[in-house]
Amino acid sequence: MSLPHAILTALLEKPSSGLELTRRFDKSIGYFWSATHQQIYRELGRLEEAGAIRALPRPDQPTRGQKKEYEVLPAGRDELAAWVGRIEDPKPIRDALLLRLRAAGVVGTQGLEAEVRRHLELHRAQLAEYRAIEERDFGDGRGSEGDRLRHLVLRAGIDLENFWLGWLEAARAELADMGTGAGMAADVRTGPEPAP
Amino acid sequence: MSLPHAILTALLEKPSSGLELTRRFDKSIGYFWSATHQQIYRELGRLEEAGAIRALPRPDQPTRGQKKEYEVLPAGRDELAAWVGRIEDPKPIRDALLLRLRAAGVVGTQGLEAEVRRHLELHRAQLAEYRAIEERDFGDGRGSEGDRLRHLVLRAGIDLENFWLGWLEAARAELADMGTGAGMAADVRTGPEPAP
DNA sequence: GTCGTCATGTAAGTGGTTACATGATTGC
DNA sequence: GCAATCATGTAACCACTTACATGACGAC
Repeated sequence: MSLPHAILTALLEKPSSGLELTRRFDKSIGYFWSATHQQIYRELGRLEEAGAIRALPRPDQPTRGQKKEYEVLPAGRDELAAWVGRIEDPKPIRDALLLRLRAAGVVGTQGLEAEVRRHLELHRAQLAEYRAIEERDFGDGRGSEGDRLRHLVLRAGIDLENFWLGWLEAARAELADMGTGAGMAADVRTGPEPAP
Repeated sequence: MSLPHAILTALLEKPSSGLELTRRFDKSIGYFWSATHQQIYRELGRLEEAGAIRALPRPDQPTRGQKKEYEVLPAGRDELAAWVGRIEDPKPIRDALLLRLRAAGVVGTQGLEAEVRRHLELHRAQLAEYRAIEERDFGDGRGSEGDRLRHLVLRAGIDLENFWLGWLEAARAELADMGTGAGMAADVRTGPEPAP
């Protein structure tokens, strides 16, 4: 139940049309809550239905192909403010790469080291992107309260990428060590054991 | 498309029935890929259909209420081994708490500090649980290749919890600072600005 | 016999993803 | 005119969640 709140936040920061929202979700907010334009249009419809937002009045009547700007109504702002302090447990981790490491413990590490190296590169790039944003938007001293909170969120992204870089590097080293070491063959067989 | 692979991994580690799998998913594998029993039964059906696993033959015919053990077939093992090295990009972060921080930058931080403290406690507890498992399962020197990989995965869990503890502590401090400082009221209004 | 527990399953709803459809506007 | 682009939308599908149904079995 977070997408509507993400949209409300984005619309409060700046009233926008669906496509503009989609583009803004490709950066900033989308870095930690991504959404496609289909999701966004669907959700905009629901929010309007619920009276949380409204389309800015426009002289023309056709709907398709015509730009439609939305703004947040008081009810939407209240709902968002209430959500900020609501009790909601963190979701457990859900990461396919960790699962693959675990699977590799049973069926062998074939191809995993290359994939780990690839992820290392991707995370390095993401970290660089975050750092560039930090430089650009928060380079000088602290700004408004909103700025400080947004910076805090960006720091989470940066720290997370740093965590991944550290861990992936350790994983890479361990996999490399296994590749050259002994005792691997026993884990890599794919069929039933042949008679000795 | 990771749940079937999680199940294959679990079944290779030890052939089990649906409920046993569900219980095992509440620990170990479930720590980074959780699943309910409904998901697991459905997926077991699909995997059997696809010829990746089979139910161990049993003398009786009724299906409902009767325990049914599954084991992995060569096709399933091959698929899992191929998946381990497959190219698959990491999913971007999706975290509601970060979103709430961002929203707080627009509608005010009411109730957020308490929620951050609550999350701190939850992550502390999770970290303690991971550390206990590490002590119990990997306390002495390195074991088999599988053990080393499983330990690596557990380390990711531990490091992640440590990241959260550090970041949440910083967030808590920042929020506390805002609560006592000046310049907050301007961000907390919920209606249109009153005339001065 | 019925109550609690183990065990497997069905059904409905929600959120996210992928593919495609269609209208408006601008440049040429 | 027509191609490219902007913009909004529909449809189908899949994964996950929540609630409920039902059969088997042992304790009492």
